[in-house]
Amino acid sequence: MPRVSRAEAQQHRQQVIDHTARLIREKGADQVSVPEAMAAAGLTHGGFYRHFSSKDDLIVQALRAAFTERREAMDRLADEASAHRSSDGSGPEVRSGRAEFLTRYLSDLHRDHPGAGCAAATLAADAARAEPGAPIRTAFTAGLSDLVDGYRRLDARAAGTDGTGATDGTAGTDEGDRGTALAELSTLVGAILLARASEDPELSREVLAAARRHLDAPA
Amino acid sequence: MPRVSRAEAQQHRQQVIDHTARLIREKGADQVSVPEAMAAAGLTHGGFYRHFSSKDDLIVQALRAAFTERREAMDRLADEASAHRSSDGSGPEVRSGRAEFLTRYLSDLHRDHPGAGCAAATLAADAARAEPGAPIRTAFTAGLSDLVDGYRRLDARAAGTDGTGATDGTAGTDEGDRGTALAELSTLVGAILLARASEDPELSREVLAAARRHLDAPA
DNA sequence: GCGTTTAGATTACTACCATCATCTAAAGCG
DNA sequence: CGCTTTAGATGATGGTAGTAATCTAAACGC
Repeated sequence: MPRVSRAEAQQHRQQVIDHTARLIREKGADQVSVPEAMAAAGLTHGGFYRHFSSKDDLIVQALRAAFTERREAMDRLADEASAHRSSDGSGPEVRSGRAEFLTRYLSDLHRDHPGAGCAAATLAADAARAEPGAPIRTAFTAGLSDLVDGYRRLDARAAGTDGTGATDGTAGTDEGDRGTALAELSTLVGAILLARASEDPELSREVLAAARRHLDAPA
Repeated sequence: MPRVSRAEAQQHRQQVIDHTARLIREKGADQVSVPEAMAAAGLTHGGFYRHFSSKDDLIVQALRAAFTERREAMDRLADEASAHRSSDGSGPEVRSGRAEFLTRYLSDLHRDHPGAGCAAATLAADAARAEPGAPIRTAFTAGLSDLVDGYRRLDARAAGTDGTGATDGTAGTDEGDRGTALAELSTLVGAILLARASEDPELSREVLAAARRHLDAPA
């Protein structure tokens, strides 16, 4: 049935993006077809080019949506942690945002549901394979930088800054923080990927536990 | 021109596997077609099923070849390091196998040549996306275990064992070594992936340097 | 040497892909 | 209300994929 209200059309478009954001994380950026993405939103492939200029266009928008979604979850965690801190006020917060984030990131739930998980982990290989300058690479890079900022805001171990003023990436804090965030994110991404790829459940569990221990240790 | 000597045929077969081992690391396991793999070895797609039972069969064999190649490089490094140690004999070896491995793994050269690089990094996502029990997953898991053993053998920081007796994975050393190896390999895999996916060369360099610093720190 | 085997080329088949042209009927707007 | 716009369905096109049948000539076994 053709022609739907503008609001409905916009909603359909968003649904296509959201379902694609899940599909590319589950199956890979190149493994999602236009008919499949449209069908996931309950549509046929016909109207696709009224919404997106190309398949790559959709993929990039879905990638951005996936990163945004995760960054928002991180910010929610950071806000909760700092809220607890100010309301409680006594010494170090009981549960830092970072610790909670590590627990969730390295959880069985995250491992077993890549479609709702970290796009940096699921799509790094796809971005890496794209040729230099490809939209998916620039989008991935932007998303990664965003995650790094979110992680630094989450990390309560550094000097008592609230982190809100450090989103520009250069000013506000020293380089050491950023390096630590990059290294620790690398560990997280590698661990969740290897855990997912391990057929042996014991090895899979072991990888997640080892990463957690490793990230808890240095201080 | 049909019919080639048995030796030539076997050589052709090996060339197909070797080129495919490179191609899947460069483009992803699902992005290499049968015609492409055969053409890379200078053949047409016609004779493919005389050599391989299916496309998946080739992919699995190529995956195994990639892991084997890397494990052998690690062993060569370990042998060189222990040779230096025994010939020199004075205190800690000047250049541990682990340090040299980290330098090479996190190098620009490795980042810029995924086709000759670590299969655990390039193909983790592909293995993770395969359904449980798929041959590519079991092959990846075996390859990963092999790398872990190789890494532990490389790591000279542990108690003065030569590591040669610990390839079975359970006996010989305690679990702590294995956990450290898993966590550090996670960091390496994550770092090289994020470095490759980063469009910004500065960020890319930063990721590799941060991982190196992170792995040098704890001791 | 000759008959059998077989590596590889050619060709074909089915299926799916991205993209586009066309059609429809309802939404939007006067 | 009537005209124009347009979201979405249908269908076509050109391309490529995996797999398989057929063909060929050279290597192999006797």
